[in-house]
Amino acid sequence: MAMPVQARERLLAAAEDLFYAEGIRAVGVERILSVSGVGRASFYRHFPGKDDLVVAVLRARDVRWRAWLAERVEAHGGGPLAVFDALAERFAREDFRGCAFINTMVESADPDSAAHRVAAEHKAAVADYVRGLLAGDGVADPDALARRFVLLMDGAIVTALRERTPEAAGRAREVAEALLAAARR
Amino acid sequence: MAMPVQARERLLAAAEDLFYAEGIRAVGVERILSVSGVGRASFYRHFPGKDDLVVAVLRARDVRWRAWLAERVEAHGGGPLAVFDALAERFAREDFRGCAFINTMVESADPDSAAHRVAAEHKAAVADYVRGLLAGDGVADPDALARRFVLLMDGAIVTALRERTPEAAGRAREVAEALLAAARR
DNA sequence: GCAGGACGGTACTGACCGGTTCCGTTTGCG
DNA sequence: CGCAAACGGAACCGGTCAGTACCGTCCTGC
Repeated sequence: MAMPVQARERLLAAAEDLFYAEGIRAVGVERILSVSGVGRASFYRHFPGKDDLVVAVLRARDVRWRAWLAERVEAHGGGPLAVFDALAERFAREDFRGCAFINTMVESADPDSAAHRVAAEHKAAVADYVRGLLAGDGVADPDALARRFVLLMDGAIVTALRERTPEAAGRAREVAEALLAAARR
Repeated sequence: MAMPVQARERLLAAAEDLFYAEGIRAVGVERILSVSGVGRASFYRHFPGKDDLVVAVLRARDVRWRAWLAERVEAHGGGPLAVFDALAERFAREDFRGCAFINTMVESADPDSAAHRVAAEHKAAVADYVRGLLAGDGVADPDALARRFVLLMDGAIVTALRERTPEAAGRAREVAEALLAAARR
């Protein structure tokens, strides 16, 4: 009974969950197949190899994650500081295990690997989005401030992963508030 | 010809380099043996298994890293902000590949694993050290400020790994300067 | 109703993993 | 000198890895 839903979509969904929860290298193709219910041959019909699946997963996650961020920022008032409120929501989730893209850069040591590059692009896109928020807020140098905001976001993510509590988001937000107030003065 | 230097020391040195450069999971026991020149049997005479070697490597690195930090902070004037000058030195090194302990927490997904716990303890020890620097500087709430400093340090490390430039250290230092000035006011 | 494409299941390959065992040699110490 | 501990090297184990090949089946469109 071949299922109506495309095997490709199930592969991406299962792989994303497993990669995030346990790490890319820790998850074998076998696991992805059994969780997704996709046959081995079908997998290699859709993807040349595991590496390509990894890239596809990251690209999809990048798009979805940024859409989620924009939606949550809007729900929290739309200001630049709302990114930290959105992060706090993420940190509180039971399955939170850091940033999938940071994790990917750590795991794929080679900075020239495709996975590493996709992860770097994601962070650049997030920085772009934050810069837009700051520019809309009328700060003097939105570019420089955005870089500091992203540094605070990454610091909060790593800290939350270590402390296993959403508190780090508030800590980063307070620092960002001070930066924002100083930039507006 | 059994070498005079203990096999254990060579194993720790080789494993530390390889783990940091390529990741713990990516490095097999075979590689560690060939690089260190230690025989397979000798390895298992010194360590029950690879996991125990990992823990021993992390413990040794923790001690050495914090000693290095204290030394560099002293060389940079001994103030709390000097931690970011020390980080800048690290980031500029060609073999820089982030924080070994953050990387370990990312790689060993299970937060109850021994490696994960050692990594968390390292960060706590660093926070303690920073707190001491801040207390010596006479700030009002050294504990809260130390937590923010460590968040900035971790953010800078991740950012430096991504951007492949030491610039993030200066960025974090500027933010820390503002926090310190506000705390002293 | 029939053909073709997408599919799941299984068996297999060669490479590598962590770990065990045995053996011959070297070294330091009494 | 002689012995015991520490050592390096190599063969080997079961398990898992990514990737390939083949087969029978289901669903769709004609």
